[in-house]
Amino acid sequence: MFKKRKIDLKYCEYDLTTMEDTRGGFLLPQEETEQKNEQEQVQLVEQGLKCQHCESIDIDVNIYKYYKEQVCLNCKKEKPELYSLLTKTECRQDYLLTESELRDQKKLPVWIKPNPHKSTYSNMLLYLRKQVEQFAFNKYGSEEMLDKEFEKKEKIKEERKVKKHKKQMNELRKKTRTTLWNSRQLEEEHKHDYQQDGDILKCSCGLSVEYEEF
Amino acid sequence: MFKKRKIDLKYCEYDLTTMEDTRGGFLLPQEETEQKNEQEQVQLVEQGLKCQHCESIDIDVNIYKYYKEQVCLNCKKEKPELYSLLTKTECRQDYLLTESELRDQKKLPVWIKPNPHKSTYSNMLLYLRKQVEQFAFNKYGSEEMLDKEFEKKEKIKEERKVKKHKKQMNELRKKTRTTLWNSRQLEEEHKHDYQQDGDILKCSCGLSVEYEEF
DNA sequence: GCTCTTGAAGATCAC
DNA sequence: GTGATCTACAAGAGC
Ligand SMILES: [Zn+2]
Ligand SMILES: [Zn+2]
Repeated sequence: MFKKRKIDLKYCEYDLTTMEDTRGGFLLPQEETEQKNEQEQVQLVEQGLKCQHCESIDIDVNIYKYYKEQVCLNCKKEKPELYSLLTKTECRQDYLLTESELRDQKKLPVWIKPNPHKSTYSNMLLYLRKQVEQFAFNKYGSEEMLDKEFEKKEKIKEERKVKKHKKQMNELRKKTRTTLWNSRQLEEEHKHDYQQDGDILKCSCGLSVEYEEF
Repeated sequence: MFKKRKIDLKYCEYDLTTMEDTRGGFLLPQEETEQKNEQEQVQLVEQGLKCQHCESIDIDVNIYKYYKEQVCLNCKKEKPELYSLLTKTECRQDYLLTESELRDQKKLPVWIKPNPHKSTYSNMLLYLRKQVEQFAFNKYGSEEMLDKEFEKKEKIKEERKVKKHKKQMNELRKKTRTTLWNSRQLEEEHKHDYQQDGDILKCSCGLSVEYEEF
């Protein structure tokens, strides 16, 4: 019915560590990054870090660097339900997290990247599904509770649309009615039925005038 | 469970027409009003207005004057589910009408009276239950739909309370945790893990500093 | 009892 | 994809 929390690998970065390239000399910015990643990879191996699922030492540099999760490249690919990345907007929409929860890096680590749509747009904020789910399930009590909330919000959203439509229809009808009413005013004069409200006199026709004490 | 749309005669004005008094001369403000009402009552009789329920000519002056409903004093008392008056606040709470709907006198006639709680407070706005119900039932589709909406809002209100409580508990826990964390900082220095976001460098500890290009 | 202020939440749109 | 802006709505304090 609706695309809810679908696992999507759009923003899982290309696996840089499989690329073959070790030449020195001048490097383009991206190549610099690759080299840096490679260095960090070596460091992680030297630290003796192992994947929490399969004990491989082929730790994913970025997942460890930004989210402090030890997982190998293989397990990362095998378990997108844990290690795929979500944009901030997706976190809001799919996991019903708020702006302030997402803003606080102490609650949820974030990987800040240039916006892929246009480089001049605001940076893209990426979160790790595993951490987002843990946070959201805890916030709503359980996955089932989150699902309930989600469906409820969908309903509300739909109702709002219907309501808005209905209101617009009424506005329109009112306008035509008002036009008719105005033309009738030309024939029979309207008698104002003022009521005092503070310093204002109000008529049911909508007119209100200031009240002067004598 | 909750006091919903209970019929309440708090603001049904005292029945002025049964009071015996016809003396002339100087009148106190309230007595003036009574006399005026009496004159208007006579006028209504002369116009040949009759109660829409029992054909009596003993029309309630104020109900006719402010709400344009022809009803006798007796029927008014007999049918509080139609002719009792509601304050604006009650209309909002019991019939889920909005500020803007209630403000517009063309939608719902209103009788403006001094505030009974304190004369310096804002005027009290009284609406006729019959008209309010018609408007609200129409707005929500039916009385049953309105009831549904009402219960839904009650639930939401309750949930908000729970949520607020839970949040406050979390805030408290966080504070104690932060205090512990801060004391640990005295022992082992925190290494900032800055990420660039626009012209700002942000660390996951919350610190952010401006970025200077070199 | 009413209104004003404040705040969280949804929808839109330019970047 | 994001953040700023606008809107409607709810809760609280003061009048
Ligand atoms: Zn592994
Ligand atoms: Zn009658």
